[in-house]
Amino acid sequence: MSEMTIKELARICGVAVSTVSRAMNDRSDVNPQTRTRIRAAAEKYGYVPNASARRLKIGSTDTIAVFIQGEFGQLLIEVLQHLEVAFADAGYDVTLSHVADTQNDHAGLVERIVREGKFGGVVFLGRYGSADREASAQLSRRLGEIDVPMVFCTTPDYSGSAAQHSSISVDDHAGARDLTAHLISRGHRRIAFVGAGEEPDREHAWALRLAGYRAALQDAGVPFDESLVVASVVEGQVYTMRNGYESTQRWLQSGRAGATAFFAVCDTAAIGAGRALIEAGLSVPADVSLVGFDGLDVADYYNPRLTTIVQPVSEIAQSTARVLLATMREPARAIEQVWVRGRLVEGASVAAPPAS
Amino acid sequence: MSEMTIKELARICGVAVSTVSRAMNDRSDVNPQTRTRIRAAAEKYGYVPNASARRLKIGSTDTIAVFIQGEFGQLLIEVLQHLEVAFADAGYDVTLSHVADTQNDHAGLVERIVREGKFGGVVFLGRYGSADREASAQLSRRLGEIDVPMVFCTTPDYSGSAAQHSSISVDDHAGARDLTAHLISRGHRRIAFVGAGEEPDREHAWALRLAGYRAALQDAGVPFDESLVVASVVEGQVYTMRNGYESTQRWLQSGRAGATAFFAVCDTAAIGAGRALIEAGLSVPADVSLVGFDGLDVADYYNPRLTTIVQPVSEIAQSTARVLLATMREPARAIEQVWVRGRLVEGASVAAPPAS
DNA sequence: CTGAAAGCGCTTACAG
DNA sequence: CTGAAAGCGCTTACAG
Repeated sequence: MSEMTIKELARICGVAVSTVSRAMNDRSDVNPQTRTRIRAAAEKYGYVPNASARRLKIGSTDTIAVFIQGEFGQLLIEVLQHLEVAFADAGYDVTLSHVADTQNDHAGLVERIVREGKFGGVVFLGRYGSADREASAQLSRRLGEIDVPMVFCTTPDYSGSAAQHSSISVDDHAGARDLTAHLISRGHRRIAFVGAGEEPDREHAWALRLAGYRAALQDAGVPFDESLVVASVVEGQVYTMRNGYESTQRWLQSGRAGATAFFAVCDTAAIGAGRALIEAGLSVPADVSLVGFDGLDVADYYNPRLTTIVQPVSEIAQSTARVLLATMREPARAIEQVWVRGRLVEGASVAAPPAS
Repeated sequence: MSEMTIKELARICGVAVSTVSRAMNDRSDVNPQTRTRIRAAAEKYGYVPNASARRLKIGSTDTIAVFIQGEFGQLLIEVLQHLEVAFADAGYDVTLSHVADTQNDHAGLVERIVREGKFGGVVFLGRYGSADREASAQLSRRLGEIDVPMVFCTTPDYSGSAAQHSSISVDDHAGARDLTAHLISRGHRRIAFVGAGEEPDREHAWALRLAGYRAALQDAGVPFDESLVVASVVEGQVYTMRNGYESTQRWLQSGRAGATAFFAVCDTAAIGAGRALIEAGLSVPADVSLVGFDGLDVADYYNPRLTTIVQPVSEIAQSTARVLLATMREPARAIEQVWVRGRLVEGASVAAPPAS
């Protein structure tokens, strides 16, 4: 079944191609009857306008591109689903590109797709850029030169002091501070932080959460102990169960014990850490407390239920859509950095430290 | 920064547009020096060929479209990531469209995108179609009329007796049979199956797994007991923790006890079921055994480690790429139904039934 | 309200 | 190896 063109449909309907075009695009300047007749014929013969030709003429499209780079977990999926709804409500399609971190020159690839694509707007979801801070900032600047509205979602703009783009994130710092304060209020003083990355990159979620943890310690007058920071051992996969597990395991094996609570960088890492604790013969929360971050389903169904910070994914997605759509309407619009406050939800994974 | 066109670049380089086109497309019939010079200029001025114009001329593309409809969990993400690698190796980009089940006329939407898209090939990942069996079969037939190679991945073709498309799945039936046989070998006779859907649709994963479960019972001479089938209570979300939890909870509350083991339709449902069991005061595996299906990370890190069937996601993705690429080369190629055998992995969630 | 015509930015025979 | 020209299928002023 070969594809039908506007020309053939025009001939069938006995009208000009311009009339078909108008009918298909719901222009007001078509006779309603003509419009109905043409659309019926389109339906009958399975005519679908060629999107490439349309795009070539129009120059831009009703499509929002969402880029996810590297790690791609449940949290991003949930945000993505809310983004789809929010943009659909505004009449936009959403297309997703996942670019593997391992892909050669992934930064160049992203840039190429954005330039080629003629998208109405672009969302960068999750982290982007490379581990190299300067390279990331450079990518951000290069993206800024492309004439397409874009926002960063669940990640701040890494371009440094002079932000190039709007961004919407959970308030990692405040959430981590709340969570740590919660542990302190239960009597904990020796709290390990699981999943610190290695790059000196202040804007990563783990770094912001680590900073919030330190702020809470300071608030309470608890001295910060470097030896309680559990470094990530699985490269490029900070936010995974495997990293939570292997990092905690290595830390425990190196004899650095003495923590009464573990704050993992995210829920999945917490579950991994939980396995390492169990294998070390420790019971949660009787022997040690454990908290995560993100508020995924898995935190709620894990045994024991995980105390965590729930990210307001729907709100994050809606803000993202709002800011991007506003930027599309008004490209000169000011950059906006939105930080959405997460909500502490208590599970059953925190208890007072054992009397010992 | 306005976008540069082939015409401008040609003028800058002092050559014809056709020469630029040849240089950018790596044709053999260009002077290597000219080619180098043009590509350097393209790099310098940030020239990127307009994908829409290119597509309009070429008629098809180096892009594979992956469609995910409805539920979109960790398993599909893993398969997706492997698909991206497999297609990238063959020189194809991958673009993902997620179509919500709730979206109005999602079947029509999919059809429209496929027709419009001029994709090199299409992968349907996860289930597709609607709960209505006949509607699904009809969609499959309509898709078959579109002149684009397509395959179904992790789902069979629903079009009924005369399959229209190739498909690659784990062998749900065999896996469920193995898993059930495993439980029987540990002494279980009263095994509940958690997560049966409501549609009379034999090809759904849950239905195939339920059939495998029944086959194993029959193999062992254990009578099938309808009251041990735990129906899904969360509509349209069979494979979620929430459905595993609520379905099991409702089943337990309705007084239908007596099961010594629970076979959940997938790992996430198993974790949900696990919470319902815990809340009912039952301990896994001391009081009841619990198994899942899929082999997600979460099964491995759950407490207790979940016995499950691990889907060979890499193999499934590679077969999918192989079959689709072959179909693209040879459109008249025969339909192929591939069933990949999963691997039973023992965790710590199965024990002999309590002596009682 | 409708039609004839130009042109979006490419690729590809065709001619040299 | 290179260039001039046609044309992919649309949309949109422009003229009626």
